[in-house]
Order: sequence, then C-alpha cells, then structure tokens
Amino acid sequence: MTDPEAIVFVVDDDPSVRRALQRLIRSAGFTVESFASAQEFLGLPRPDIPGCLVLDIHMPGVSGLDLQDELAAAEVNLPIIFLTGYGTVPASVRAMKAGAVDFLEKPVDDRALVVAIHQAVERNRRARLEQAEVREIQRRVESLSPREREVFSLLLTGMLNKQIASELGTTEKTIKVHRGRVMEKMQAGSMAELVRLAGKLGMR
Amino acid sequence: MTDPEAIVFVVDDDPSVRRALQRLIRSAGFTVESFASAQEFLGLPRPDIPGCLVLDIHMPGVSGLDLQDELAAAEVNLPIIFLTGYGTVPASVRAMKAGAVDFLEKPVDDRALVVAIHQAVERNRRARLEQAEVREIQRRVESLSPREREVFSLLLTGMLNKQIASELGTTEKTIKVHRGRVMEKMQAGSMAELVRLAGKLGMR
DNA sequence: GGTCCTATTGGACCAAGGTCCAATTGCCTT
DNA sequence: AAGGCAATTGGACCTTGGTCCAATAGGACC
Repeated sequence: MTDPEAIVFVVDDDPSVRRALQRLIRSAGFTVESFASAQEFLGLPRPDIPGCLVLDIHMPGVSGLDLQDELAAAEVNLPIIFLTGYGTVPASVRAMKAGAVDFLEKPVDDRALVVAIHQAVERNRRARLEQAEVREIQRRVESLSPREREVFSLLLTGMLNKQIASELGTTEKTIKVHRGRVMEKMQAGSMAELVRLAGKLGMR
Repeated sequence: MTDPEAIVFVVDDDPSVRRALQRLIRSAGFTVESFASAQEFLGLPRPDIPGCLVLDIHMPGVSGLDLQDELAAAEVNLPIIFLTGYGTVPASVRAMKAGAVDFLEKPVDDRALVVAIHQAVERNRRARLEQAEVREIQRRVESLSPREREVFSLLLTGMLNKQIASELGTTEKTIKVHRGRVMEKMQAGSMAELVRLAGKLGMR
C-alpha cells in the first residue's frame, strides 16, 4: 500500500517533529517534503501530483488555520490533516468545517496518521481526476463558436432543431449543421453523452 | 427569518438546559420539542417536515454520538448540532466527520446556536427536496416493464434503436414502441431530460 | 491586394425517430 | 375459463436528425 507517486507535505515549526514525521511517512511509502513555516511552504512550487498536507496548528506567524484559508482562497485543493499539541474544540470544528480530513492531537498515533494520510491522498487523487476531466470538457466548450454554443445550450433544453431555429431567428437546416459541429467538437457520440458532458460542467 | 414550518428537536438530560434552549429556539421562530434522553427521542414519531436536532453529547445511557450513529444507520437524515459541557477534540472531530452541522461548547452562544440551527434546517430542507425528487423518479422507473427498463438503460448508452434491437434480439419497430413508452412513463419530453432523470438516480 | 480560415447559411438526400392503427402470444390473476 | 397486462410485431406515414456538397461574408495574416 505504498505510493511513491504521491507527495506528503509536512509543515511544523518543530524540527524534531518534522524529522519524526518525515521518517514515519516515508516508511509508509510516500514522498515527503518538510517545511518549518507556512511561508516557506507557500514559497516553493508544488509538483503536480496527488498528495496531502500534514499541518501543525500552532506556528509562529501564519497559523495552520490561516494557511488552510489561504489555500482555499487560492483554490489549492490539497486535503489537510491537522496536528496539534493543545488543540481546542472550536479550532478543530473550524478546521473540519473547512474540509480538513482529520484533526489529530500530539503525541500523534502513528497508525491513525498513516490511515488519515492514505484517505487524504486518495481523496486528492479522485478530486484531481475529476478536475482533469472537467477541464478537458471545458476546453471543448471553448472550442465552440458563439453560435455553436447557443445551439449547444438550447439542445440541452431538449428543443427540436426547428424550435432552436425559430429561437435563434434562422432556419432548421442551419441548426443541423451547427448541431453536427457541436457533437463533433464536444466529441459526443450521442445526445446522451452530450447531456452528460454538459452535466459535468453544471450546465442545465 | 422565522419558520414555523420547521421543527427543532432538543435532546438534553438537564431540565434547566432544555427549558432555556426551548425558550431561545422558540423565540427564533421555530417549533421545538424537547427530550430528556435519546431513547425518549427515538420512541416518538417525528413529523415529516424540515428540522434539525440539537443534541447534548454527555447523557446517561445513549450518548449523543451514539444517537448520531443510530440515526445514520436508520437513514434518518436529520442535521445535528452538538452541545457539550466539557467536549474533547476527538469527540468533536468524530461528530464533524459524521456530518454534524456544528459542535458548540456550553455555555452556548445564543447567536451562534441560532445561526447553526438556521443552517441545519436549511440543509435539511434542501436534502428533503432532493430526496423527494429522487423518490419520484425512482417511482417512475419502477413503473417500467422489465423490457422497457432494458431499453431505457441501453438508450442511456446512446445506442440507436437499430442497435438496441440487435442487442435485445428483436426488431427496430418494437424498440420504437418501448422507447415511446419509456419516454411517456418517465415523463421525459426529450432525450436530454431522460438522461438527466437517469443521472439523478446515478444511472450511467 | 490576395489568401486562408472561420462562421454562417442553403439545398438535396438519406437515415432515424415517432405515431396511429391493429393484432398475436404468453403469463398471471381472478 | 376469462380478463388483463406485457411483450412483441407489422404497415403506413410523417417528422426529425444527419451528412455531403457548396456558397457567402467577415477577419486575420502575409
């Protein structure tokens, strides 16, 4: 159950904690990168592979919760596991509400942490796949001409070519051509497929 | 911002707490029903309207977390707000992971509780609407004959009538009839609509 | 200016879908 | 045994969808 193609980022201001976590997580089969502060973590580019973040709550400067907010604002979708020496209930609730995978108290139970990391990485892997798919579909939509896009969205309402033509002030024949191009550019082999593609973009 | 058509259940073993919560929540515009224990709450039928549950963690007998598990197992989808006198981080994390709306420490901040209740009730209202819709669609699918259901699922793959006919070992004409009945029974005015209905049931 | 590309439109023609009519067969319930 | 329902099929006819070929208009580019 190891995964060298996943990376775990550790952010903790205590060097001895970092060393211990590094050892533990590496032995669980993950690549690990450690940082002493949120700033340090934010300053470096992150490889574009599945991973998660193991984050101490209490750090001088930017706290773990602050970093969570910043990552969310920057749309960095990296699952977070919080560690805390003297965590409070409100802090844990806030973290969990904001989507943290887990919130563990130090001294951390090695097994619990490894389990949480596996869950977090798996969650991230799925999210990344989903994201890649959505982006690909988005790319296809962007390849549509303005007119094709209009036809596309009217197609999704279930209108007939004739109705679309009247709606757009043109003829059915023209709509047929647009329709054919929409199917081609969206790489949809059928109406069913086209509707599902649109659904993945939240188009109704 | 009141809502007499929503009900808030309070479960707490302390009578004075129940009275105080009752007063607060009622003044926020909700109907309230109080219970001294999880058993008492489970023993009575619940009206089929939007609502939520305000639940003390520490109670003799069945604890709040136990009740949360039981409700989940019974597929009772009632959002929960936990209250606790001396809550621990692990308990709050467990509760939040299991889907709790909030986890507040006593003495409870009246405003925070009322906000949480509004969120919980709203969440439940949406979930109930969604659920009702899914059930209605499910009902329609169940009204399909076995053959119609086969045609339905093959339609979703984007196959042509001709292909479906060959797949099912019959003729295109027959499929046309089934297809028409599927559209009628599913109350779908177009392929787009049919595909979306199926999507709501998780059919791919 | 000339060329290339895209968006848009049109005509002709064929394939696929939908509907109205009617009928047969097999199974289950009453 | 009789009735009801599901499944199936057939014919005829019309609508809708899809494709091939072609043309026009407006911009971008050389």
